Amino acid sequence: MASVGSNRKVVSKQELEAARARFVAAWGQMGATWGISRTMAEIHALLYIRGEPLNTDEVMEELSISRGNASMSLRSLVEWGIVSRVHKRGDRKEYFQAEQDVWVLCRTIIRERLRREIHPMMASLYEVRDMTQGAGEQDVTEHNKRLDELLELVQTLDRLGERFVGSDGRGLRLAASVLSKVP
Amino acid sequence: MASVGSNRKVVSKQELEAARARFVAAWGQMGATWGISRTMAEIHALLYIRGEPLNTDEVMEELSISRGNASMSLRSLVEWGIVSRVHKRGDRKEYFQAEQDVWVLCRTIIRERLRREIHPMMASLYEVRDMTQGAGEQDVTEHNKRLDELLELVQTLDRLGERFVGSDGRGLRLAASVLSKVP
DNA sequence: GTGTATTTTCAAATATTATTGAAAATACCA
DNA sequence: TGGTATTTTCAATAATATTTGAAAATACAC
Repeated sequence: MASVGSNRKVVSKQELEAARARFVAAWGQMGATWGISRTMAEIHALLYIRGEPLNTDEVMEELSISRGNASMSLRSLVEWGIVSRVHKRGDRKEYFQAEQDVWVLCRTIIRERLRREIHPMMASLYEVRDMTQGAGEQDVTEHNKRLDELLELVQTLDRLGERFVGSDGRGLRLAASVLSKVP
Repeated sequence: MASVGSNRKVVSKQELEAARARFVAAWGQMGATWGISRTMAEIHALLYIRGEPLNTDEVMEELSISRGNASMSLRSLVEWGIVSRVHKRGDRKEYFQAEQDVWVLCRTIIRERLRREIHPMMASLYEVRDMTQGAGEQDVTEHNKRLDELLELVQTLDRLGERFVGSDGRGLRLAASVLSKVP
């Protein structure tokens, strides 16, 4: 048999760069269709795939974006909790690194979307329901039924999300167990 | 005890209208933060909460939107599979009605998002992975590891979605069973 | 404190997306 | 077939979201 280690593919710096760029583009595209700005998703992708902390200038350079844009987008990512600031001793610049555990990333995103979007929407739906609750007219009764069914769906999804997000790594085990049953 | 049926709240036509309008606004708002246009979500909300088929003119009137906008948005909703065209005999106008089963609605949305957004993105990620696979350099190996972990996450979510969407009403039972365990 | 590096802010510019409205196309009837 | 109702299309417009760039603010060293 030939030696095992010798026929490994060689990937040049340029090729690695190209792969990174394609990944950044794909992830940015995806973010754009899910309600976050393309740039934010691209910055996140860049920080994730590079693995190491980058400073604002490096992000600006890599993605050809302005300082203001980089600053605001990085702040947003930090507020979402999926990027954190890190300091390097001997360097006055601020560095940013992306969460490297993809399950933590996923849980964080779900937790934030529940908190920012789902819960306020549920509050609105409850308010709407209160506007007509208890009335006996035929059309109002049917209206209420439709609202209640939607609310029940949203509640279930919310509880699923909370369950998934729930502390420790149970979210992962949960998903795995769900997938293992009757495959 | 007082009679049970007599103290029902009375809800006027105006109040029902107001509740509908608030629902439409809330649902439209929600859609906007999840990557579908506000108008599309509002039309869907209107059709859902009204429960009965409406024609283009009624939709235009209720939401104060142009004929072109109504036409295109309704077409999109039909393409998504959450609104269907219905014909009323003796009426040349075309009517539209929203899916009334919220679980069918939910499954349809998930199915479409998997098909339109997640699967193409997964294809891109596989392509990116192929660009550097098998290389032995330290930085490339780490890059590949990050990509693979992300791919594994996306695959799991995809399988969860497919499972949820899977024919018959198992999605519902699945969610309920997940929630019933260790509450 | 001063001076310099770095970050943040935000009004203005740009790019993107959504909407209109009217012409063209289509559907239907007699 | 012609005539009318209805729907669709799409270039032009409007509305929205994003991005820039430079001034202001902040942080830090000395």
